[in-house]
Amino acid sequence: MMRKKDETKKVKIQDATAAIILKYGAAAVSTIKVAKKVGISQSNVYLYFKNKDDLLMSVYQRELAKIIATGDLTRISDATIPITERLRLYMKSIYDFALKNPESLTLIEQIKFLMGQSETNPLADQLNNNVVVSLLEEAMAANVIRSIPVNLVMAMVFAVVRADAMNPQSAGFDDFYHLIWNGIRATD
Amino acid sequence: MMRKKDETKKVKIQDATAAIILKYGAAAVSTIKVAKKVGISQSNVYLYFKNKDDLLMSVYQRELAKIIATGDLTRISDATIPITERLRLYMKSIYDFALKNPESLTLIEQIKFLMGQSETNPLADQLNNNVVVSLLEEAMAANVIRSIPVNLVMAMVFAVVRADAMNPQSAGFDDFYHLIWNGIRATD
Amino acid sequence: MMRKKDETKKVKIQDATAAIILKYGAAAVSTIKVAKKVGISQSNVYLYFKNKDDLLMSVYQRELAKIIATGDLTRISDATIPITERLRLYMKSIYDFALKNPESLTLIEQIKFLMGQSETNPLADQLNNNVVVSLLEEAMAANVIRSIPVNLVMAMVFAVVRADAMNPQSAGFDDFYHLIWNGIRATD
Amino acid sequence: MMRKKDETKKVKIQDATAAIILKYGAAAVSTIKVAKKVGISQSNVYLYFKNKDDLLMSVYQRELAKIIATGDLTRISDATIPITERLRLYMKSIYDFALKNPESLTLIEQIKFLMGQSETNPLADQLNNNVVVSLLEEAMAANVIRSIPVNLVMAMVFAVVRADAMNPQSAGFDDFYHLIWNGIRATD
DNA sequence: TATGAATGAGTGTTCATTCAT
DNA sequence: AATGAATGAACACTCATTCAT
Repeated sequence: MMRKKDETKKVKIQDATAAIILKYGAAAVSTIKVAKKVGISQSNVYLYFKNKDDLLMSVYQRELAKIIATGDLTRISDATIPITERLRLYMKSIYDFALKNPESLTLIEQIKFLMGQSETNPLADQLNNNVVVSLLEEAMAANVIRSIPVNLVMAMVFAVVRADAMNPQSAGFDDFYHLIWNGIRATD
Repeated sequence: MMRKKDETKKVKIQDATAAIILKYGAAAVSTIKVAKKVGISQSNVYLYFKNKDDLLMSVYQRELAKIIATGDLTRISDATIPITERLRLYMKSIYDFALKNPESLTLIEQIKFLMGQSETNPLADQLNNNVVVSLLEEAMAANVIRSIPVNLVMAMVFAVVRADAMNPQSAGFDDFYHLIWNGIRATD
Repeated sequence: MMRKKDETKKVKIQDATAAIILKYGAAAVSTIKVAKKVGISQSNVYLYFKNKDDLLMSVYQRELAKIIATGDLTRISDATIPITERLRLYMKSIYDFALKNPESLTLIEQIKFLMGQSETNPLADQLNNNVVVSLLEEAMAANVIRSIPVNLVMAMVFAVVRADAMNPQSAGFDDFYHLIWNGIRATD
Repeated sequence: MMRKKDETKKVKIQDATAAIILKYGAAAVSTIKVAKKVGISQSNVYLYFKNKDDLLMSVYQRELAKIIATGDLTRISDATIPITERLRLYMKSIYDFALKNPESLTLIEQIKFLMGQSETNPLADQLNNNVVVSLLEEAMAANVIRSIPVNLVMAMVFAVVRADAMNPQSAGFDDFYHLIWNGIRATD
């Protein structure tokens, strides 16, 4: 009960932070503005977050969690499904997520940008998700896709999906999939 | 290599700015830090640049100019050369540049990002260069590459090249080219 | 007399501002100097005032309120009192106030002047008080005083009272009243 | 010849200063802006004026000189002319000047405001002109006007003339004269 | 749990003034 | 006579963070 109240407030603070980022960019976030937006006192923020960095990181993690929650991870790592199918599944889930949650992508990008430079960069990019990395490595081993650095593939997927989601009219999943798949598939 | 005696003060300031961006990110740039790095007084910066924005823009333009200078634009728009060849040329020049000047890419990305948030965004993205856009559109019209939003293609090229250049060991141009080309080429 | 222990911080800041204006003029007011005078940190000023303008305006309003509080406005607009009597009342209250609070006049004049130049001039001159304007207009309509632009009359009253108050030895109310009254009264 | 050139430049600087004051107020004057307006280098200003204060003072004096030059001083102090006539002459010349040179009044007021506070106030107000003071004192001695502090009279004259000149439609000299004259004349 | 008060450091920017050329 | 370069001080304002209550 007491717990519930806290969580609400914490979430409100995160929401306000996210709203500011989306509207003015991550560099515009300040505890003052956040507090004002939530309607609490500035110092109150420090009850829920150790730092401004802590706050930003939490928002970052929250969005990341959304992505991970979206993908049907069980099926992606289900060995009984053919690997090409699973690759398609992976891309479909990313694509769907991006179209439905373009703001998540923006938030992640923004916060990454701002914190990326901080000398103490505690940003373990969980996008480089074990599941996905394993999937790609498995596909390469099976010679289903060409042997390319995994991060290259992921950068491509991410960049294209972002460009597509940000565009007023998206290109459609098939176009997206074609672009990626034909780029990485093993040519016989 | 850098910082020769005969460098003019303006260049020194730009260099210092670039160095800060590369080390701590564009958000960390401040006239104070720049001045301190150059060893001049803060107000001196305003003798050479109207604004902090002006300073950042000038660094941005400087890097952009390097890219443009690198690419063999005349050949890319030379109609006597087959279009597939010209596409390859375009990608080769981007690839080569990225490998040789990975910092340029970072600088451009950083400054673009930072100024992108500014409400008055005077950033005419000259990367979305007429030449390149024309090339891609021509290729689509000729059904050499698939009909995809131009910005999607460019986002992909840029992302992949960046990911590659940032990697300690690059994948090599052929892998890069293959990735892009097979993604966008028209399938018969 | 001033600066009692129980004065709230806000008042202390206003007092310091007023003191600076009186000693060095409104143009010399800076948040730094004010803070130093009060013995607080500069940023503390912004806890009590949104702006430097806000601070100045508040000092202005404070003095204005003193004037308004002094004048017996109810009697000045009391129609049962003969109009010549009410004109005399008006001038008496201004005169008395000026003699007792010469600093108020200086403060008002100074701040008015300074903010008058600011492009965003939020100065609704409440001295050009409806009550007084109405009184003068009524007197003109009744042909008790000559028909002259109201602002001319008020400028005259204000200038003379100020000159008198600033003088080491004042001329006395009767002289002041005579000067004004014979100037503006309708001649038969 | 060489001299001529200098004088031109000096005047140009004064003109630019005056223009800035009239447009943005005396507080907005800076050697930078002045120099830019004239089209010379900032440091050049210091060849013609010791200080910024010196510059402002010189503009002030220039306007003051205009006023003095306007009044027909010889006639005002000509004992063969009746004193009431000379008082009228004095007021007429002030009135005419104000109507023709409202900017002069503004300049004087502005600079006086700005420099008035400076601790070292070298402002010997030459408006308190011997001639005028003598005239008023003579008139008082002759019981032509009432015995009032001279500075009170002058403040009144100046305030009214200024209010009138600043007004879009002036009240006319007769109204002005009446206002003053009936205020100060000796009543029998 | 929550707040109000406080602050020191930092930000971009302007300015008067000096000096070597 | 004129300039370009330079600077230190000042300015308004914002911010992250702390602390006593």
